Amino acid sequence: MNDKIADYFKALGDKNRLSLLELILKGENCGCTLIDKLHVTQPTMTYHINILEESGLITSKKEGIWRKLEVNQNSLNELVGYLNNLTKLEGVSKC
Amino acid sequence: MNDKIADYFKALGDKNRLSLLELILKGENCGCTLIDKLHVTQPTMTYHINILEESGLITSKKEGIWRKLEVNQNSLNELVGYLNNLTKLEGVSKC
DNA sequence: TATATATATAGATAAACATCTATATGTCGG
DNA sequence: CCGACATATAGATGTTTATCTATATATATA
Repeated sequence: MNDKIADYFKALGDKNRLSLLELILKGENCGCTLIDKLHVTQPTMTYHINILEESGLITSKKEGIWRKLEVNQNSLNELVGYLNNLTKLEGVSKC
Repeated sequence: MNDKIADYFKALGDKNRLSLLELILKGENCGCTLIDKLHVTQPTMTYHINILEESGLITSKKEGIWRKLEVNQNSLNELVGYLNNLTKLEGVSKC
């Protein structure tokens, strides 16, 4: 049950992938332009994108020559919801 | 700048530590009772508690024979805040 | 002081991770 | 069909992680 949530956390527990998620949220949806910003090689880029996608935090689909990246807002909401519930265990509301 | 946040995520990116945090939030504050619930050995327990503490998500202090564990609510809030900000990048408010 | 209890440390180990280079695949435009 | 571009795959490699066993340390109590 916590497995899925732990996977989200694990996926974000890497500086590169965290930056990646931020950039995709900001509208960068092509791996090709992201390579330069993260200072990694193209295969490393693919590696990190795959981990984010396997966790469910992002989705991707081939569009012609490139792979279009999108954040899965549902997963992100699930993560935020989990954390908000956690804090409620102490009776402290965040919203 | 993202390093600290990534450390939070990394610390929570493990099923055992995620359960650990939940249990501490619920009031379990002694490693000794947590060992049975996580089905790990005592040194492994210490290992995970240390990682949580080094990340800043929990604190601990020696009280006589035992190590009293507490969640650092500030760090938790910081994490929730980060995620809420993230979602705002898309103009989607969660609260 | 001897014992029991909670924790810490040291050392070993197998598996997972992050990264690279080299090469292959697929797709578009000319 | 060819070249350019984006991505994928294979394979190697050093590092980190999670876990254990064995042992040490510290503290409260009989």
